[in-house]
Amino acid sequence: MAESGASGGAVSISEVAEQAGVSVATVSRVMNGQGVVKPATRDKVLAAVEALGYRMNHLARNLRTAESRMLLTMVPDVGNPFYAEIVRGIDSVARQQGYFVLLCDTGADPGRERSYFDLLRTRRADGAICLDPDTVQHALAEEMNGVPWVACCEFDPDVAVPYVGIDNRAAAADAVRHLIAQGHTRIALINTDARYLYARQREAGMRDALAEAGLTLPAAWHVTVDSLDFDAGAEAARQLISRDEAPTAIFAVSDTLAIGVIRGLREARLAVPRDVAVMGFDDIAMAAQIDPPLTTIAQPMRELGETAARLLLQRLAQPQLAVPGVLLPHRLVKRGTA
Amino acid sequence: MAESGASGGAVSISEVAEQAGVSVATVSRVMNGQGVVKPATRDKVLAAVEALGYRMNHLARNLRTAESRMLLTMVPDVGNPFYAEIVRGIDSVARQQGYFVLLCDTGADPGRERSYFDLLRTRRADGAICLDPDTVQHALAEEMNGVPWVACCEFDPDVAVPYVGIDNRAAAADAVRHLIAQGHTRIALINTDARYLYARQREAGMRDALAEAGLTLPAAWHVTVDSLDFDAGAEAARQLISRDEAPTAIFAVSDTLAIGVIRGLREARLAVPRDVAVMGFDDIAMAAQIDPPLTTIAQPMRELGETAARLLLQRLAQPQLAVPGVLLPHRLVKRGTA
DNA sequence: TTGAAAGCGCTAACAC
DNA sequence: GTGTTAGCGCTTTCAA
Repeated sequence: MAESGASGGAVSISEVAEQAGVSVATVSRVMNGQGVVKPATRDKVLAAVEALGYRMNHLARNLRTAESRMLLTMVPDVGNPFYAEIVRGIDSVARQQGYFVLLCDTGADPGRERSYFDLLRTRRADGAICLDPDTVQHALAEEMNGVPWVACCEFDPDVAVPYVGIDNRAAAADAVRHLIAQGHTRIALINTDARYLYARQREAGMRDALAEAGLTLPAAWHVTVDSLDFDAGAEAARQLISRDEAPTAIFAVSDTLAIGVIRGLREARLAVPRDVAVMGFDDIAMAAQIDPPLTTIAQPMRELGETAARLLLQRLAQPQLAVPGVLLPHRLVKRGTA
Repeated sequence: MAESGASGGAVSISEVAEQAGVSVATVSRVMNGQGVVKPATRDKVLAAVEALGYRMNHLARNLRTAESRMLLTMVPDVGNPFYAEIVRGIDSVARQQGYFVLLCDTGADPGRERSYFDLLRTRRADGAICLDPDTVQHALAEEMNGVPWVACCEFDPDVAVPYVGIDNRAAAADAVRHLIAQGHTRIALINTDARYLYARQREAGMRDALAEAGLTLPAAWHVTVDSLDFDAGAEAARQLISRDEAPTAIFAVSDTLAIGVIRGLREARLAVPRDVAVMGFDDIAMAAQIDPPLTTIAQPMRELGETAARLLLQRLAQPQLAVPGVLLPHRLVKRGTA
């Protein structure tokens, strides 16, 4: 129904007003449920809206109200299941509050990130949630000051921006303690890019746990990869097992890496966890599917996203209010690999 | 560096004009590189822009030009790696053409889809790419007629909308022929929701291949699941192996399902492919990581996305031009499970 | 080559 | 309760 006015182009508010025999102000009032309108008038307007198939032009409304009802979400990699789950969390609270989310893949590239951030200054988005490395956040923080944004997972404590994340250092320490409790003393680390806060923090946590047990992390057991994909993990595993003295356990800072590690090990005819134990981080859905299922640290991804969105919405509502940083709990999930 | 005007709020074009001692029209011209402006004037304007830190308000521009430079992408599930890869393809060509993509998770729910589609009619997006079930596309096609959109993966040949996809029927037939070539005669199907075109087509393809070999698909070997997640696959596998006469091979219409199947089989102490062979569909990155690696049909996900975006852009550029449907090639990837 | 002015479709004072 | 009107920040004729 209601497709009559579709001939020319979009129906505007004034056409509705004319059809209903009222002013545009009245139409606006009923469309927004604001102000008082006599029921009879309201019905006339609604009838006209229906008859013409009127849809409000939000571009115009937003120009007037100076808001776009769009929330920008910048992630380093939309294909990574870890981020995908966070995005879902963000989306659910945003939509519930009448916002749409504009999802952008930055590839952790400051240039791309800057161009997306520009959406805020050009009024196409009201606020942003940034999941990019804290180092790139830091670089942009100064010029982005004044625009409403929050940090998720990655955050720079020195930048006065609301954030939500987990205690990566404590979580990594828990992970490594678990390995140690299984009797391992030769534990390797596969880490990413030190541009990421989590990478630095998880390494620190690992060293904490190692130190408690009087252990160390020799350079030979410390490999750094520049991507989180499966192949990077497999390649790192190959390197590790070719060392003179090979580790008996590997802690990978992400599940995707850990899953690649397991494949690499398998291709080298090494059994997990018998020959080498593997510990991941994140607890993506896939972790429970592989054989043996991956032992890992679970992050509350959904809540991370929900909280980030709430923080941002709160900041938009009360820009001057100081919003606290929040740390959510992690959890060790013991499965078959360690 | 250009952060002076940041005090109050955004700098507007008229402030730039004043600062440069020219009219707003001139500022507009230099901002858009249109019309001829004397180099000296242009420099004055640019200097003012720089000094004030001016960023154009796209909301206003878009209201004027009646375009938003946003492309809506509706997917049934952003968390599914298959869609994630397609989205990347879309994003890459969109960004290259100066468009942003608004990614929306519909959950294959017509209501949600309708509300997103509304972004088009309210001018917050210029066009849409829809990956939802062809049946929900069909339901909406009538009321969405007139708005520019294209279909990706799922499409209804009866709806005159440009589309890109693969030949699901031929691909599924290839998959099943492979199983038959391995000597299997008791082949089960795990399918989704018949709302999806691909589900119906893949089943038809399977029946084609079966018929060629004088085989059939008994009801007992045909299970339908209502989600594509791992657990659904595992549960379906459990059902299948509890049949009086259990199948020796399983064709799952998606890799995620197939991976769940393998886990289900493993939990039941059945070896893959020795006890039962498994064939997936899609070739998501994860397929190569599991043990044994998944044999599957590869879809050109990236190209699917890129093509969809190009089709849409083309349609936006020339609305009246008839855009053809395009079918991309698939490929059988033989690995360890069949 | 540049400027003045008329809107794009809507909201929000302010009148009546 | 409802209407009039002045913009929101920009683009785009049309004149000069």
